[in-house]
Order: sequence, then C-alpha cells, then structure tokens
Amino acid sequence: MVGTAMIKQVQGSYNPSELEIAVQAYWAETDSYRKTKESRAKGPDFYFVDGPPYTTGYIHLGTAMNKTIKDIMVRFKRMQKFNVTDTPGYDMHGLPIEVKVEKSIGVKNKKEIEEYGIDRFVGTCKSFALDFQKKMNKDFKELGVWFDWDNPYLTISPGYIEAAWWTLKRAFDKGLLVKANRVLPGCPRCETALAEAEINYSDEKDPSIYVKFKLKDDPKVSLLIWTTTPWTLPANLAVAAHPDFDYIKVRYRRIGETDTVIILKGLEEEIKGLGGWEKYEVLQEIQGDDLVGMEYVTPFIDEVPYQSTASGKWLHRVIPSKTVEASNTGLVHIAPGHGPEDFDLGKEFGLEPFCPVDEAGLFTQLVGHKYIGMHIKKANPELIKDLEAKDRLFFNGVIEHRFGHCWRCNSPIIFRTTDQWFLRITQVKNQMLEEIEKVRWTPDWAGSSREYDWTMNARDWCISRQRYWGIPIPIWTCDCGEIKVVGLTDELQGAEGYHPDMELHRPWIDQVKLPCPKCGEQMSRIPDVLDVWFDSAVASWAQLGFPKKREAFERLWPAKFIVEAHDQTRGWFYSQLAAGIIAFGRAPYESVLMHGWMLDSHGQPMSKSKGNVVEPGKVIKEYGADALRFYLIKTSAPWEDIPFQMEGVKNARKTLNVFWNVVNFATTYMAIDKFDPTKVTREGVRPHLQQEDIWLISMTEKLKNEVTRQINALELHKAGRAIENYILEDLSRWYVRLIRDRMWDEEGDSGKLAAYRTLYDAIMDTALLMAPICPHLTEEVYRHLDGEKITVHMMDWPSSDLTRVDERLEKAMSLVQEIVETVTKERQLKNVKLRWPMKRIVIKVENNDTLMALRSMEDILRSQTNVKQVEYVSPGEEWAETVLNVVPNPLAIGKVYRQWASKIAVLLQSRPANLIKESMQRGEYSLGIEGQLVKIEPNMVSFTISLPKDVYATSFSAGELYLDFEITREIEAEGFSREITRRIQQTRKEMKLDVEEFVKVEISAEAKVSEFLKMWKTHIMSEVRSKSMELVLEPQGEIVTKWKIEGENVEIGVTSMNLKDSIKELADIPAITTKIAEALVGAGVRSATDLKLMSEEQIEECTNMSKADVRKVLHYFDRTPEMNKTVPASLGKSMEKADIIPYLLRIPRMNELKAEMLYDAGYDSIEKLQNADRNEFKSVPGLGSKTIDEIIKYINDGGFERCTICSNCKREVTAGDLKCPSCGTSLLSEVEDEAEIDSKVQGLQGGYSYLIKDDRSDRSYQLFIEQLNKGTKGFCVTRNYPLKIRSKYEMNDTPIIWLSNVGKEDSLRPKDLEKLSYSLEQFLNKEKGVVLLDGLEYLITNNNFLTVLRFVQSLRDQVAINNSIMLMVLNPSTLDANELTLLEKEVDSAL
RNA sequence: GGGCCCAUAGCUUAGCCUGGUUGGAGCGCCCGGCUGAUAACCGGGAGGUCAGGUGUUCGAAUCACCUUGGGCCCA
Repeated sequence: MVGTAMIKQVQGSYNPSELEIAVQAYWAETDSYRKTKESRAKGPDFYFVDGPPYTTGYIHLGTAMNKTIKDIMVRFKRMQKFNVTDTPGYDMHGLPIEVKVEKSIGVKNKKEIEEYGIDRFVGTCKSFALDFQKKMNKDFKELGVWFDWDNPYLTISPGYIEAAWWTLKRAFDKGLLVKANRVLPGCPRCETALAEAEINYSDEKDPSIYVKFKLKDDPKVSLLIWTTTPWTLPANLAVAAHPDFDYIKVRYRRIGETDTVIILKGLEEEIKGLGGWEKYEVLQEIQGDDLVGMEYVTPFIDEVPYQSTASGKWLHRVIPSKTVEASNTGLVHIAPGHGPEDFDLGKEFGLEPFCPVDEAGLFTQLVGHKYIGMHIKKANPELIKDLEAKDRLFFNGVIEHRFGHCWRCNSPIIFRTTDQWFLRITQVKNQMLEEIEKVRWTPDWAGSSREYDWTMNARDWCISRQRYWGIPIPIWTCDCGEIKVVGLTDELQGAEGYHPDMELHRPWIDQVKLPCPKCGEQMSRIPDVLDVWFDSAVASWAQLGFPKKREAFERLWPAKFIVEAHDQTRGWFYSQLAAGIIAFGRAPYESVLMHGWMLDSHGQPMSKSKGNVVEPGKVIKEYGADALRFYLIKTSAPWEDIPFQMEGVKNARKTLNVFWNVVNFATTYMAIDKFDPTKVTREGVRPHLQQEDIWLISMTEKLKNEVTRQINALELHKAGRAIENYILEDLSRWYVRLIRDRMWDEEGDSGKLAAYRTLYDAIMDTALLMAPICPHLTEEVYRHLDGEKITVHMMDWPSSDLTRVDERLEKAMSLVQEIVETVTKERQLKNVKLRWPMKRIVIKVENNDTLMALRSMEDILRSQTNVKQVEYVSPGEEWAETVLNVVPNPLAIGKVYRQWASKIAVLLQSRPANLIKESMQRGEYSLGIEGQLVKIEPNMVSFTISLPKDVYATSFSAGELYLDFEITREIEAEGFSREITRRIQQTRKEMKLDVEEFVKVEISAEAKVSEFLKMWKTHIMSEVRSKSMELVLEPQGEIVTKWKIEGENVEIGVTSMNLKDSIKELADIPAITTKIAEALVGAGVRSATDLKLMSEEQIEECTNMSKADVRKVLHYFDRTPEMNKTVPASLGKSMEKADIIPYLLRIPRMNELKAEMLYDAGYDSIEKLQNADRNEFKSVPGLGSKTIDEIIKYINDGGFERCTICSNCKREVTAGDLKCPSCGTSLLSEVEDEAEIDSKVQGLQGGYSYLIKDDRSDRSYQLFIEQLNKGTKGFCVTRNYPLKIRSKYEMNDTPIIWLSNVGKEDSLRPKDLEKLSYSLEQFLNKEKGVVLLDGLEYLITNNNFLTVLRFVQSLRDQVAINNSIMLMVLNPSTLDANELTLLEKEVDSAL
C-alpha cells in the first residue's frame, strides 16, 4: 500500500532552546537513539574510542568541541550504515579528585588522610567522581551528543582495573616493568612522585646565590658556584667543571676586603657587578681539565654527619662534565640525590646519591640536628644565613624563573631520589616510532612531527604514586625479594583477605596477602597506586571487558578512529601508544584527529583563575546547541585553536535560522496544497522541471559530494562552510527567490509541483547532510517533511548523483545572477526601486553560447530584475539604438589644414559617423572641401557612443548591458499598483491576518493614482486577497493608514472579512481545494452545512468544478449521485479538462502543457482526437511534428480504446489511468533521452600522444627540441615564463602559449580550455607538427578533472588524425592514483 | 633555549600545497532596498604596510631564511 505523507508547517520562528528540549524529549519518548543503533547492528563495525575526560563535574567549551567532533563522526558513520561503538568514557582516578576531597573534608596532608581513614577518604573520592560523572553526562546530553550514556566505561570499575593489571603484568613478563632508585620530581604537598606529564611550568621566585667552596689546599681561594636551591647544598658531593672551558682565578677587591675565586673566563665582569666590587685582577688562567680532581671543603661539612662519613674517590672534588653551561660561574654544585643529571654524574664517578629530604620536603635526621624536620623552603633563609656566617656567601640575590609545579596543587616540585616503578619506554621507543608512522594522523604533522618528536625524547615512565585514589598497582612483594605481579583477579582466588566481589581499591586490596612461592611467607601489595595517566592508556581494550571477555576485543580492536586535543600528544595519544605496544606490540588506533583548543576571545587559554571561562551551558541557552556545534566546526580547521567569539555562535544561529525560514516557507505552501512527496515523484515532475529546478538539483548534488568528501577527509570546517554557503546563497537567496511566484500558481499546476518536489528534495538532502552537525534542528525539519523513519539519524547518508550536475547551466545561472546584481546596483544608483518595473534591458555578449544560455533564462532575468523586456545584441554587432558620434580633434586637424579646420569639423559632424569609422578602418577617409580632397588621419577624430534617452550602459563579465529607465504611463501605473499592494500587505501583517484570510479595501487617492488603480484593480485584489476594493473619499476600515507615495497622498482602509475558518472548513471536504473553497466563500457559502444544502448545478456554477468532483462532494454528504458512473467515459462526449488530460498523458512525448493546449484548442473528447488529421494537429500551437507523430501513432494503435497491462503487477488498466490502480506504478510513457552523441572519434591513424611523467619538465623540453631539430614545426604550451623558456631551450620562433592568469599577449588563462583547444587544433590541422603541453596539473587544478580529461581526449584525436605528435608533461605526485590511471589510458604511451 | 603550529580589514576568516589579472567572504560600521520566509531578509559603500625584514624569481600574501607576537608541548 502506498502511504500518504503529510507535510506539516513548521513553527514560524526558530527558537532553538525550546526546539532542542522538545526534540530531546521526542528522542527519549521514541527511544530513537537505541533504535537507531539497533538499525545498524548488522552493519560493518566501526570501533571508535572516546578519550575519557577527567571527571571535574562540568564541561568547558573545549570538552564541548571535543564531543561535538566525536558526535559528528559517529552520526556520520552511522548514517553510512556502520555499526559504530560509542561508549563514552570517564577518567576518574587521581590527584585532582583527591585534592578536591581533601579540601572538602578539611585535611592537608597524607598523615591527616590516614588519620581520617583511607577507606572513608577513598569512599568520598568515589562518590565525588560518580557525582561529577553524572553531571557531565547531563551536560553532554544537552549538547545533543548521542553516546551510550547509560553504559559509559569508568576507569574505576573492577573490570577496568583488571585490564590495567593485566597490562602491567604483560609489561612485567616482558621485563618492561622494573623498580629503580632514581632522582624524580615530586610534589611535597601531595607527597608523591610525579611524571613529567604532571608538571606545569610557571614563574617562581627563588633565591639566587653564589657560594664559595673553599679549596682544601688553599682556603683563601674558592670555587664559586651558583644555585637557586640552597637546600640542596647539604647534599653537595662534588663540583662539576667543563673540561674544555677556560677558567680563571680572580681576586676581587673593595675597601677592606678581598676575595679570590675560580670562575669561568669571561664572566669576571658580570660577577664584579654582583657584589659591588671595585676592581679585580686575574691571577691565573686554568684549563678546565686542570681543575678536575681539585679538592674543596663542602659548605655544610660540620652540620651534616654524612659529609664526614661518606667515601668515594671523587668526593668533594671537581669532576668533569660536558653538560656544564658557560653561564653564571661555569662551575656547578653537584648533589646526586637531588638532580637527575647530578644523579647520573654521581653514578659515573662513584658517588652514592645522598638525599636528606623526605617526600613532604622536610629534612630528615640525615641532615643532622641543626636542620632536621625543617621544610626545605623554610630552611633556605637559615642556610643562607649560615653560609654568610661561615664566610661562604659571595652574593645573595633573588631570581624569577620558570620552574616546575605540581599539575594539581601548583606547589613547586622538588627533586629527590626515591624507589619507584618504571615502564621501560626507552626499551620500546623504536617500536613506538615505527607505529607512529603507520597511523593516519590528521593533520599529518600531528604524527610525523609532534608525536614523533615527543616520543623520540621519551624517558622511562614512572608509574607509581604514593597516593590513595587510583588503580592499586598489582605488585605483591615478599621480604625475601620475591615479586609477583597479578594480572587477573582469578590469581587472587583463595588468597587471604580476598573475596570475589570485593572492592579492588585501597585500602581493601591492601588486606589481600599472597603466600610466597619461594619462602612460604606472606607477600604484601606495595602501597603505591598507578599514575592516573596509565588508566586511560588501556581504554581501547579495557572498555571492551578485556581480558575477561575476548569476543568484542577480537572483533573490534584496534580503534578505527580517535580524536583529542593537541595537548594529548604527551597524554592519551602517547600513553595509549606505549600501552598498546607493551600489551599487543602495536598502536591501539588506526586514525587520529588532533583538534585545537578553545581560547578566549583574545586568544588566551580559558582558565578559572583568569576568569575568562565561557560555559557551554550559557551559550546553549542563548543560541542553542546546534548553533554552538555548527560554530565550533565551521569556524576553523579542527586542528586549529579557536578564539571563542559569541558573535560567531550568533552568526551560526542566523544561518540555521535562514534554513529554518526556507523550511517554513516551503512547508507553509506544501501544507496548504497537501503536497505529498510519495505521490509527486521525481520521475513524474521531470518533464516540468524549470531551469532553476535543474540548477538547484545540480548544486545540491555537488554539495552532497563535497560534504561527504570533506567529512571523510576530516576537514569538517570545509563541510560546514559548504553547507552554509549552499543554504544562504543557493537555496535561500536564489532558489527560493526564483520560485516564489510559482508557489502561487494555479493549484495542481505541474510547474508548481516540480518546484515543490525540487525544494522538498533540497531541504531533505540538506537536513541529512546537516544531521550529524545540528542533530536537533534537522530532526525537527525531517519530521515536518514527514520522513519515513522515526528519526533523521536513522536515515542513510545521501549519495550524490554527479550525472545531474550541469556545469553549463550553472555557468549560465551565475551570469544571470551577475546581471541581476548589476541591474539592482544600477537601479540603486539611479534611485529606482525594484518595485517599479523597468522598461527593458539590452544584453550584448561576445559569444553565441552565452547568448543562448541567457536567452534560455530570460524569464528568470525578467522577473528578478523586474524589467518588461529583454533584448539581445548578437555577438559582433552593435546595439542598433546606440549612436556613433564623431568628435573632431581641431588641434590635429588644424596642424595640417589650418584654414579649413573649422569647416572640416563641421563637415565631419554632418556625415554619418559609422561611415567615417568604417572607411577609416578600411583604409582612409577623405572629404571634399572647396574642390580639394582632404584626407582625414586617424588622430584627427575620435568616436563616442551616445545612448538613447534614459538609457545607461554598464558592463558585466560576459559583455555589456544597456538599461532603459524610461518611465512610461504603463510603468507608472504598475509601479503605483505595486506600491499600493505593498501597503495593503503591510497592513494585513499589522492586523496579524492569516495568509488565507480575505479583506475589504477602501482607498482614497488623487485623480492620477485613482486612474492607475482602476487599471490594476483586479490584480491588486488578487494579490492582497481582497473581495472588494472601492475608491472612496474617506476610507473606512479596521485599520486606516495614510501614505505619501512618490509625492501622491493615498489613504487605505483594510477590514478583515473573517472568512478564513469557513475556507478551512470547506477545504476539508474531499475534492474541495483551498481555491474552490475560496470560490465557494466568494459565493456566500460559509460552512459545510451551507454547501450541503446546495444543488449540484449550483455548486458547479460557482466553483467551475468538474462533474466528477462535484459528485465526490455530494458523495461526502452521503447523497446519491444523480448520474451513474460509466467506465470508461463515453468517448464521444465532451469531457472536462481534468478528465481528459490523463488520457492524453498516456501518449508518448506528451506532457501536461501540451495536453492542455490540445484541450484548449477544442479537443475536448476522445472522438474529436480520433477524427483529427495531421494538419489539424499542426495548427495546435506548441505541438511539434514528433509529438504529432506520436499522437497519430497512439490513436492508430487504438491507444484510447485499449486496456493495457501494468508493467509491474500485470493487471489491466484503462487508457485514462496515470497510475496503476492496483500497485501505483506510473503508467506514463518513458521520456526519451536525447540520443547521446558519442564524442569519441574512433581509430587512431598513426599520430601518437605521450604522457611524460616527471617531476621536472627538462626531459620533455629536450624531447620537444629534438623534434624541432628534425625540422618539425612545434607548438609549446607552458606554465613557465615564455621568454625564459625560449632562451633556455633555443626555441627561436616556435609559438609559445603561456598558461597564466596574467592576461598578457600570448598568455592564456588556465580556465580557458576552449581557447587552448582551439589554438592547438588550428596548429595541428595546419602544421601537423609536435605539441608540447607542459602544465597539465595547472589545468587540472583550475578546471575539474573530467573537463581536462575530455580536453586531452579531443587533442589526442586531433593528433591521431593529423599524424602529429603530442608530448604532455605531468608531475605524477600532483594527481591521485586513479586520475593518473585515467589520463594514462587516454594516451598512446606513458613515459 | 628547543620542537610543532599559527599570524591576511575593527573581529572571524578564504586564498598559500601548485607564485601570475584589481587579495575574496561573513560579522560590525555607514547608506539604501524589500515586505505573501518577516522578532526576518536583500543590495551597495567605506575599511588591507597580507605581522616585520631579507632572499629566490621576469613576478611573492603564496617559496626560503631570519625577527617579532600568540598557542601547544618540552627544557
């Protein structure tokens, strides 16, 4: 059964916040999301992995952009029938939440947490995290993101934790998980080690001190070192010097004081300035390597016991290091317990790291009694004071420098030696680099440069944290040294303290004890938790339930696509890669899109502390989620940062509003006419398509192609911009404008239906293309267009049919647009309103094709410019109404013919100017004067063109335009009528009248205007839907308005007739259209009851309805038809137009227009048609001979009498059916396509065409020259500068055409293929020589590929025919593979 | 200090890969129009040291190098 579709009018104005809430409610109500997903369940898998945002409890614009991109891709892939994974993730462990919880419960350090109870603390962390997660879920839903919100993957769930465990176990088994003692950055406040990724750099004020390390052998001389961390001095074990640098011993002096220090040569001046020394003398120069081994007394030898007990050959000596920089003093204090480089140096020189500082940054007892328990920062001034007291302080200052801070609490980090667990990334680095190259990165440099560089510098990854809220590291150790890494909870079965459903977090897991396989004692878990960055690293398998569940993993993994911001280079892109390599030996993703950040409007990152954060929720409330989403993707390329502009969102909303208006416009009329897209088929309207319809279809098909291509290329901004441009320029500003009048055509008119169908398809396609970007708006539109699925997101992605693209038509249309714009502009300059018709325009173009194209669009041109008449001037001719004037140049004439000058001038002006011009062009022009013949030289005259009165000339890209602004009486009348019409319409609007309502109008105007109005009365009445319009002295009405129009006083009164409801009621009756209802109302009928009382004749009389329709009406009122239905209708009887037309439409080549003409010419019965002969048909206007042939053939075949068989269901149908009554198949005859002209000329006759694939063109020029040297004539087309080519290759007189946009002589624009083709053909025909065509890629970039291909084909044929040779040069890297193949196929040989 | 990216009108941007006519748009501003899409819409105008400099080239917004400023990442 064929259903009917009802187009519903959309709400008048686009109100996104209301609309979005309603749409989301609709989705919930209909379970659209779940059903959409199910509908794709059998499609090919597409494994998308969501990078889990950290649960902060709110989303920011960056998160919004991130999820928007993801949602777009997921919806897009889904529309392309993929079964897409869309599990959202949340990253929930780690310090940020711990810090928040600490604040909320009021604890400050780990000790207090432990007093509070780890179980309570972790419990609070968990509920915070879950609470935040829920809030974020809500925000994302509000944004319209369709993910599986009810089943997110959470990094805190047991299965997830197990996946992390399993991965660590893999690492351990491969020897990649090791414990090591190293110097690491740590946060003293959080009391834990930090990874590099957890350090933020910002400015910090620190002491900047110069300290004297006295030489053991010569205490008057010191090694001078510089440090910003006095607290590391108690742990000083050595001093480093660069062995290749030159050092000096300098004595500084000032009154009563001297100091001798060893520093780097060249720094003496700088250091003099520091302490305010008066002068200095260099005592000695010392080579760096001579300093090596020099022994000094470490400053805190007395306070720190370790300094006296430590041993080592290099202890308290100068050691060589090439890492020393030539700044400050050139000597570096080395504390192997406090600096990574120091640590390495210490190792090299046998110095055990010494670290008297604990996790919290407090000095331990190792530092000795003086500083014990002191916080390092607090100790700094103490230490400095003591240094001074010991005469060890050379200079004491302060420095502001960039320094690392804890990513969470912003405390300055400290470096100290600790035992930590590491993933040995350095071991797998090369493998990671290889994998990076295999991944598709967008943009390309995100991988090849950024990720590659970062990984290149990767160090081992410290994964242990001395905290509470995290995945417990599954390492159990025994005092005997045995280590066990647990990969699955199954391995804990039976262990002490373990039960299957237990909470795997601390502190519960800490109770689980394993028996040591080696010594039998108890093994305990190390207390550390996992670096939270490792959590998300395992997302791609953890979220699938791996390792417990394998099916999904094996089917889906690795991820097809992931997308995150550029900060994830060091984050998720990296951590996943490392984990993937460790676990499975490959990258866990195939394609990565790196997106940018949302910055504030000044380009600064948004941050709470700066107070420049814009909340997505506020934006959504104001402009809607769709507008925000649209703005986010169309503004910049995804990988670029966007400085957020509220204006931009507002603008995006505006575009959506225009689309909404188009839909509103369309649905208003479609609903009135009950347009049914299932009945009015594309096929059916095909014969009735107007130029603008075909044009819009062409544009739409191109758009579909473009948007699909750009989304596939992840150039989302280009997709968005293409859609925007289409909506604004093509659909709204042009197409809707063109079809406005058609919407008011007679109802049922096939032209209107064609417009409806075209517009319907365009809106539907746009809605589909926009569905991933603006899911709410498009849903609403789709539903009003009565889409067949419950949601637009269940629809298939529209495929584009490029055969419907008509480049010629598009080009012609753009000329029309240009002319319309030009005319509008000129009107504006002359202050002539568009409302006033213009007498005519005259178009002069240079070529015939353009002329034809414009002619075919004359209707559009006329209506859009509001001109009465369009005239054309054929190419090569002048407009007949222009007058050529000759202007004598008295100076020039006077020089030659002094005495006659004025006479000559007068004579010249009296002769026809065009005659003079022609003669002069042909040769010369002479005048007879006083019996003498005087010759007029070209410099003696000039010519001007003068135009008829009121005509102005202007030009457009394809030629000249003449605009005739003459105002005739008719034009004035029409102008006034439109002015009045407009004012009445405006009044209607003020009265908020329904468009279908009728009004009464009373007008008073002065005589002239009254006359005009009488002329246009009927027209005005129909325009403004008025039942009566009177010219009176004092107009009455609901609203009476006074106007001054072009200086004339007009007063208008408008009164509503309140007939709208009656019309609506009547129009609900079958067979009564709005139009008929209006007619009935006009005849006084006010309700269905009134109608019921009317007789058949009465109805017929006042409505002009067909008998059949009247019968339908009567049937509706349950009255017996007064006539029996006869089928088929009697042939001899004259029939109603609507009845006979179906019979006619069955004739091949027939369309509604022709059928109506036949009817109008008097053929109102089938008998008449059967009796007519060819000549009689010929006199019917609009019937071509082919059509007449078909009519006669159809009649002779007995077409009208025959019942035929439906091609689809094989039932019998009568000659009057247009559609099979059984199955609905259209019975119209196929429209014949014009036979395609096969443009290919077959058969090559000896001439060869070559394609030379080279990235440089030298070889080709050589080949070309070789040919020339054989005496062949040549022709060169090149992109290179011709002069240069000519001299470089000694081409002499060989013609060269320069492909360039410069527009000089011998140059040819790359777009102008026709001209190029023409020149080449000329050459080939005449000279049969060799052609060099260099710059093929240039032609391809400037034209579309197929055009160039055709051009090549035709050239090749010419070459073959003329036995010539063609060399085409192409840099193969500029084309994609299939284009290259296509080109190669066309030539005889590729080199 | 290093790596990557970015810089075009007051703002947001196209053009840059593949050098070539007078550097296109949108917003905002100014002026006008339309009024059967209308809390809309349309047209016109003004507005540019293409961040600065140097180089390559017959020719540079476009290619190269340097400088400045911004973002991300690192030291």
